[in-house]
Order: sequence, then structure tokens, then C-alpha cells
Amino acid sequence: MKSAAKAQQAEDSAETGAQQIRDAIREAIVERRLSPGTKLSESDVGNLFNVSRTLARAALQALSYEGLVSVEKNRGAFVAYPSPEEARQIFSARRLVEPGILREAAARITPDDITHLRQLLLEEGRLMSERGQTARRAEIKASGDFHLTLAAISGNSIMQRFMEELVARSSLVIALYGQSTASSCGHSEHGDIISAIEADELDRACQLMLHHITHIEADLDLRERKSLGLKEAFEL
Amino acid sequence: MKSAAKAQQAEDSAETGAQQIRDAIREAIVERRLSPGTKLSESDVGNLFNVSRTLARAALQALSYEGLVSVEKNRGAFVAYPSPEEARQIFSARRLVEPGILREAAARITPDDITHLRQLLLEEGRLMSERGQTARRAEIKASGDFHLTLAAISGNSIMQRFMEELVARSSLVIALYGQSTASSCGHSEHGDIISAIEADELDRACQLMLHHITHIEADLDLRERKSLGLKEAFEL
DNA sequence: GTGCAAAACATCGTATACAATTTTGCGGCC
DNA sequence: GGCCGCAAAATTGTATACGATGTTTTGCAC
Repeated sequence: MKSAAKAQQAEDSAETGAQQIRDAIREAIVERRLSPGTKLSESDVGNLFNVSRTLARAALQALSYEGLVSVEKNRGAFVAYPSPEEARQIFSARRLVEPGILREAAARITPDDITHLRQLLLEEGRLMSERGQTARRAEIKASGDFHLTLAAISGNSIMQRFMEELVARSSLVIALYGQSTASSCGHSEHGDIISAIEADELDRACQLMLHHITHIEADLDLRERKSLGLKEAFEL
Repeated sequence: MKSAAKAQQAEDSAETGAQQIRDAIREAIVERRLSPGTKLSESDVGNLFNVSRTLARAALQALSYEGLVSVEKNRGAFVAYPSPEEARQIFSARRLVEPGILREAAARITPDDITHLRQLLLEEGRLMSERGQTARRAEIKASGDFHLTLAAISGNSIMQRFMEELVARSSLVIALYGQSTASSCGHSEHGDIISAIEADELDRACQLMLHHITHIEADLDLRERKSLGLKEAFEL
């Protein structure tokens, strides 16, 4: 897998400069270094990466297809600001697909995969106990990687790509509406899911996955707050 | 719904010229006026639509994110030529998501929606009995519209967009590997699914949907044929 | 006649330039 | 004093231009 991943990487980095910029911005969004609503002007992005507006534009367009930035005609690109309704749809979509992905993954999983998943878990736990911004960011990424790895194991690259989109957008939603300081995912729930898979209790694993997703969503405050930044921001 | 659809349309057409080109090419691909593997050079596309390469490129990039065209570095863009493996993944993904979509749609469906679906079915049947290329193309579109409408009824725009991608790519796969002259979907199966929904027999509706998708896939010849056109084409 | 190499051609990758639209700031008018 | 309108500035939309890369052709040597 390492060689395949490397080949993929080489192919990507060789493909075009816009891809690199896209990946860099996406990482910044997912790790919450860029807040929802932040303006991403083409010139600024271009200057930042020392490329022309052409490439910056291409990268922003690409991100808009993934739902991470929204481009408004003649107004510019912004880090996506998902509405509560959008947030609900994202988690609804995850509840819809993740059990199925889990089933397919369980059918193809190898001992090596289990080891890999457990390693991810360990890393996640380690980061969780650490302090600091960088650790927090790494933890966010790691907790998403659990779901992404499951999708990779399922062997369906289409579903894998879809999950990448959903996980990335989830990160945005959590950044916006998350309440608890305990970030993103319940750590122990990931472990429970792996255990259920190992024990071949597939139905239980799916149930756990559904509860897990619901728990994440339950930690959000999805009440409508209409255009909260316009007037109410001053009345605080 | 009509006003909402119109607003959407107006917004789209106003958004940018690249979108219109993208939609035009996509329609051509889905309706199989463009065959898989066809080269789509940026200059040609630009000339065809009387725009610069910039817009043509943007449109082709967009389509590559949807999996309908594949762009190869420094070589150009081509109508996607899905491999048998890719085809299997597409239908696997559909089996994974469509029952879930069906369940959500059934929970929100209105009598008007049922009417609409039945109307689609009628149209589909009418086109099926007609002769000629244009009728055949319209039929392809109509049969996909059934699945798309179901996704729209479900109310989850994320899943809806995903289904649009899957249906479009399915059309490509069928164009490549389809055997029977009876195109795309078994017509009667669509009607059976609607009936099951109306009768509130959700589990049965899901089963029918799964069988339906499997039937479509079963009509394909997904055997690997390596670079078939090189010598064997002459030895016929 | 065949095979390889070099040049010519075509096509994509990226940058820069210009046009169109929106936003913003200013001034006049009610 | 506040509102309306116009002009300037900024930003995006699109086109064109140039350089890089891949492909084909052509010519020469074997």
C-alpha cells in the first residue's frame, strides 16, 4: 500500500500546481485554521502561493465542488458557512452511507487493516491527551481518518471519495456549531466499532456506527440563528 | 416547485458561462451523443461554444470532478471510459445508497410526488415504444429521472447531487458495456417500486430497488477485454 | 527496408492583460 | 441630517499570449 500511496502522491503532485494549492487550502479548512465565512480572494490566494490568479481560481473552483468553499458570482469565494439545514443533511447522509460502507469493509477486512485501525486509535488517544493547537488539529484529522480508513478498506473508491467530502464538511460544521470542548468524535466509540467488527457482530457494529454519528450531531447546536453577524453581533 | 426550479435555473444560467458549457457537454455525454473515449480538446470545445480555452478548460475540469471526463496531464480531456472495475463500483455504490434514499423519500412523499413519478413513468413508456435516436435519448434521460426524482423527494440535496453523479456515470457504463437493445432500466420495475411505496411496503420497495439495480448491472458484459482495438479489430 | 533520432507540430499549463460587474466613498439634493 | 445618485476603486469574468510537454513526422544511418 505504501508504494501505491506514493505513486498516487507522485502522480498528484506532478499533475498540476492547482491541485497542490487546493490540497493546502482544504487541509487548512479541515484543520480549522480557516474559519467559515473567511473571504478567499483570488489575488490573495495567488500571492500567498506565488502563482497567478488562474491557478488560484482553479483551486477555489475545485473546492467549491467539494462543498468546502462557496463561490458567489462576481463577489468572490468564501470558506463555506454551512446552514443548520445543510449540517443536518450532511449527518443524514453519513447515517445513510456509513453502515453500508462498514458492511463492505467488514467483508474485505484483513488482520493488517485491523492493526492499522488500532494504530490510528492509539494515535488519536495520544493526541487527545496533549495540549496545544497543533495537537488539537492533528486530533481532528486523526478522528476523521478512522472513518476514511474504513471507506478505503471497503475497496470502493467512489464511496471513499464521497466519504472524504462528507468528513471534510463535517469538520466545518463542527467548527461552526460544535459546543463541547471534546472535539469531533467520541474516541471510545471508534474502538467499540472495531471490536464489534473483530467479533463479527456486524449488525451491532452498524448500530454503534449510527449511534456514533448521532452522538456527534447531538453535540451540535443547530438552532437557527438568522444572519447572526449583521446586527446581533453588536448587541452582545 | 415550478417557481423554485425556475429560480434555480435562472441562478445557474446567470452564474457563469463555464457552467452552461459544462451542462451542455454533460447532457451530450449522458444522452450518449458523445461516446466514451472521445477526445475533448480545449480548443475544440472553446471554438464549438465560441468561448476561449479558459472557459472550455473550466468546464472540462468540472466534468472531471464528476467522473464524466478524464483529463490526462499534457494530453487532454476525454469522455470517461470507465473500467469494468469502476462500473462495478458504481453499481455497488448505488445499491448502497438507493435503498436509504428510498426510505427517506417514502417518509416525506406527498400525493403530488406520486403523481409526478407516475407521469414520468408514462412518459418513459411512451418513449420506449417510439422509434428513432431522439426518442431513445429521451428515454435514457427519463429512466434516470426516476431515480433522480426519488432523490429529490428525499429532501437531502447532498445525496441528490451524489445520485446525479451516479446516474450520469451509469449511463456511460451502459453505453460501454450494455448488451440488450432494451436500454437502461427495466421499465416495469420502476412502476413496481412506486406501487410498493404507495402500499407502504417499504421493505419490499427496497428489495425491488436492489433487484432493479442488480438487473441493470446483470445486463452488462463486464469481462475484461484488454486493448481490444489494436490487432483484433483487423482480424475480424 | 527498417530502426532510431531529431525536428516540427499540436496540445496543455500558466501568466498576464483587458472587460464587466460589484462595492465603496463622496457629494449634492431633498 | 439623511437619502439618493454618481464616480472611482477593487474584484471577478474572460480572452489572449507565451512557455512546457507530449506526439507525430521526417530524415538519415545502418
